[in-house]
Amino acid sequence: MTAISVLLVDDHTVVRSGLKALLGTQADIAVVGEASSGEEALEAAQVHSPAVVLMDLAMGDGMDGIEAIKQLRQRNPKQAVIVFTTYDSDADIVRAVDAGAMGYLLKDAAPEEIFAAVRGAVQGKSVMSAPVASRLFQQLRNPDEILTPREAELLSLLTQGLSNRDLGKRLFISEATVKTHLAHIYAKLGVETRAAAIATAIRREGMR
Amino acid sequence: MTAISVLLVDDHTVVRSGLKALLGTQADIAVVGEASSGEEALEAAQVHSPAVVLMDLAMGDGMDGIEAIKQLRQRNPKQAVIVFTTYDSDADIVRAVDAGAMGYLLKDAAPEEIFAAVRGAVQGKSVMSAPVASRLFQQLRNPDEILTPREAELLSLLTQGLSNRDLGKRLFISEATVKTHLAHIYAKLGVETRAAAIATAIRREGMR
DNA sequence: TGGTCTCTCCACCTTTTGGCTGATATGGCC
DNA sequence: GGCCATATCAGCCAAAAGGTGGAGAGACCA
Repeated sequence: MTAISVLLVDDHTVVRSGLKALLGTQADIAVVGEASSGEEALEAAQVHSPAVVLMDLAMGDGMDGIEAIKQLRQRNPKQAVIVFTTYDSDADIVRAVDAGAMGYLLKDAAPEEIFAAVRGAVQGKSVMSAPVASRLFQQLRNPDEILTPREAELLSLLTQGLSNRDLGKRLFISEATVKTHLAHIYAKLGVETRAAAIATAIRREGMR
Repeated sequence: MTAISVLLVDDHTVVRSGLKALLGTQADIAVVGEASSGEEALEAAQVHSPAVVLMDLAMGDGMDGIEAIKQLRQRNPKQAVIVFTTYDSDADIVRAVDAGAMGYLLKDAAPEEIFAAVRGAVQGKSVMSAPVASRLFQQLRNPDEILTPREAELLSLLTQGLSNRDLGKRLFISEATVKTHLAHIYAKLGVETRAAAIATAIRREGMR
């Protein structure tokens, strides 16, 4: 049996090193490459053709994790991408799943959880950390509060402090559309102002 | 020469594993113990008497990093504590230094930086990541950016998502005064809108 | 005593945001 | 084909926020 080939993508050397050490203890898993940015990840995926990509969502400058997932999935749909990140932000989860992620692990996951996720991913199984799963579950019960991918994207930018005009420019849509999305977001979050939305989003969603 | 004994404190198994792997490559550094919480850290420090403690500030439930640093320093002032965390929040830096931390590293630090910090710490040298240092330096040079008590109070309420009217009611001042304070706050934070001020405040000051 | 800081307040004006009622296009689903 | 969710856009109006340029009172300090 061939070992499952894994590509690690994280801008923290320490985390890559830790994953390599942990995964190295498993005979059926082999780390074949590392990358510290979205761009590097795409290159490394070309070179190594890993079966599984373990990727952090937050990566300093340049391409973010979501975009990297999209492009990876586009180039090679057979490759399974597992998100491995610090926060269980609602928005990130939705966007990551939308982009094609097979699993969603938090960095405080136990080693066994990580192994299980990697093994599951190659079999098409979706594995996620308990807090992430319960969050999704809770959302399923309150469908009215689920943000669409686009809304989540907008909310994420909103928490950067952008104005409606800037949001429009950034997303290539008109200011009118921005306002429409915002109105929907406010309703779903149960707030009335942009300030409250930002406060709620950052505290509740773990956005930073 | 005896190797420098190090205790790792982080609630993420992956990070501990990574640090152990990286530090293990250095002949003069030896990891003598691990802990995943503040409480465990105190126990482990008693047992192993490490020369250096590498500690994350954010640790799930229970005692937080700052409190753990204080107690460690109190019990054994010779022990050097280096903060190893993800965020360079102004508030955290000040509090950590205040609690007696010898160094402040970010998790995206290069391995060499980590080694240097550990070696420096036992010699009484204080080492911090470049972004952290520049932040502290900037604050020292620009006392103009320090908020007055009243402004800080207002900013704190602002991050709750209140409107100007609500802020006025809450603080028993007119809306005009609220606007004056806000203008000053924006200038000091270097932002132009309330949205950006909220985002900056929550992220930078650790207000949550 | 004079200067500086802080906190308070006002008026006027522009820009931004939010609330409302629409509309069109697309794609998935039954 | 019809239904629904999503994403896009418009116009109008009221409310909120922001910019400018003041000003007075009290505290503190040199």
